[in-house]
Amino acid sequence: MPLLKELEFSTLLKTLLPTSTEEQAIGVDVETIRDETGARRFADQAARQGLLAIQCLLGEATGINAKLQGLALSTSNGQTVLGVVEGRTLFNPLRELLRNPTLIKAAHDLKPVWLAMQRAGLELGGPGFDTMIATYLLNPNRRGHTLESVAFEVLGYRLGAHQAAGSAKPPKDLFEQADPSRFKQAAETAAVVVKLVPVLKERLEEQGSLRLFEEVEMPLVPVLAEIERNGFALDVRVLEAMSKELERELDRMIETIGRLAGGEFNINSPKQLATVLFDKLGLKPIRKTKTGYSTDEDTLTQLATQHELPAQILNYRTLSKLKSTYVDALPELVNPETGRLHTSLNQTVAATGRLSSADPNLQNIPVKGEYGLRIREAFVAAPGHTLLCADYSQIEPRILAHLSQDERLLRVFERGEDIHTATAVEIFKLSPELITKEMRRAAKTVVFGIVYGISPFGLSQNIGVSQQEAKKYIDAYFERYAGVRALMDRTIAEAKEKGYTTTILGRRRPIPELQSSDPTQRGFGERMAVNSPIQGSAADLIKVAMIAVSKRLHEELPSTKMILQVHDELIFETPEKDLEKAKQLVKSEMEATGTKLGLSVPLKVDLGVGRNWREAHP
DNA sequence: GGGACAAGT
DNA sequence: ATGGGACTTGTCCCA
Repeated sequence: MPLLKELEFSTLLKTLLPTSTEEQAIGVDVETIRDETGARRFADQAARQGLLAIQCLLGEATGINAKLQGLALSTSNGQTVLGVVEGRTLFNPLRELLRNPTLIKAAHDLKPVWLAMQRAGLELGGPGFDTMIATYLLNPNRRGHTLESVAFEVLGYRLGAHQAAGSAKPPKDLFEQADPSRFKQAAETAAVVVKLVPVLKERLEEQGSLRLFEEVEMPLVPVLAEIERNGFALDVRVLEAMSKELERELDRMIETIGRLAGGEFNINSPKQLATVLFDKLGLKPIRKTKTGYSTDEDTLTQLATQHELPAQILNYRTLSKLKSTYVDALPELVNPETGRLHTSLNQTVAATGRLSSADPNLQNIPVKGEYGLRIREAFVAAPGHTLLCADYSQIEPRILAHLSQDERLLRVFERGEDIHTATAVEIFKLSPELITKEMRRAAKTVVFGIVYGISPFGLSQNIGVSQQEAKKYIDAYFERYAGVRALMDRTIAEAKEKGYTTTILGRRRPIPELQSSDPTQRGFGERMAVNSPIQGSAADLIKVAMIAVSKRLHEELPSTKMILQVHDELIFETPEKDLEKAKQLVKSEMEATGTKLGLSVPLKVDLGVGRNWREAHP
């Protein structure tokens, strides 16, 4: 059991580990506050500690619907207290304590705490310390950041061992059928969080991520909570009409496909499809997957030259995907209380530092094709409002220019030239007038490839040229943008030496694959090493912008709401009368973020306005 | 629960 | 002989 990695934790562990063999909660006094006097006594001592850990007792509902039933509070001198929330009131001393702007508020996953408290009419003040986000910054590669795993790994403390039983579902009302184990759990959780904070803070400081944590990730938490709570209005009628239309269309296609295949089969089953294509029709397999022959888009596109069926399958797949994932699924997720879609924006999932969106994922709403665009038409502004979309133009190539300091690339952005045309000029060595659409498209793919960690194979697959041809493009690119090659080499070398990459704000990503003896794994590691600082710095940037924009909107245009982030794009819902001001504010604040962070290139933000997301998309 | 596939940036 | 430009989430199939 790797309990004591470092000696300095030994004293801490002694106080934490159960002294007897009997499983029990952390050695803290748990006291339930049931009156104002008790609340006052706790609040007075807590206010002097500087740190308050909070664990909420919530009802069955989650996210923006979560109802606060009780609070477990723990301070650095070891006291843990259960504050009782009766309906919408909490004892005044505790209320003040939570509002106290000098007291750090800690929790493992603060966003739901913030949401539940706000919903309960409680104000949460002071700086935040989210231990989940702290461990994410310490290692964004790990797949889960549960308090159980963190408590064990950092403190050697076994959380929850004693509570496995009897901790089933939360009751509808905490005090009708009070489950003592829930109180205990919450108190224990808060106590563990208190112990974690100084250790994690020290580690963040050590690795140079403390400012990123305190000045970006923590201030972002309430911004994300607000986005989640704001939600996105959905015109369900648009999707319901589409669903019927798609159903007819898909039925037709099933018939056609059945005829072409010489019998009905489950088109959604890649296995059955492979049997039809390769056994029944005798088409030539292109490549294999782990389990059989591949039937992915690339394969079917190639097969389409030999038979009519693959093209039909491709069409069927597109429509079927849109119907099941969006058209039929989204209306089900409209919140009955608000009539809107409320995503969860996750801050501790993506290894690069990006946010992710789930339940529903609003970061992969279709944007291509007739039906795709019609789905976007269902995302609308509330009556009297319009949508405002603000999109960073070419953020990743700009960051590439900044990180590489390649003079030619810097110049492209300083002069406000079109990056892809400029790239085409360089790799094809032609003057701008002679650059065709095809050449620009190829150049665009090369730039993407560079950002993702290029290989001739990948590029050739992507633009449909030979590997030799692709290699020529890459060589030409690196010849003309020598600073970019130098950056790639430097980044990979540094990542190999240090074991991790960093972004402009000191966000780290360990890349253990670089130490692998397997060349494929190493290649994978090298591409990650190239991509992570770019994708991660872009994530840093938009996070800072979100905080700045949110602050100014609160001060100047409180009716304009941020309702979504999609990696390089922010979406707002604004009253029509505020539109011009909102446009100005958003654009200038987003562009100013580049200057604020010392970027060597200007940032450009494109704006789009409309009644729905299709119209508003720049 | 994992694999294949497909939607976005 | 063949396969790898990055990062996600959701749906469906199938063991």
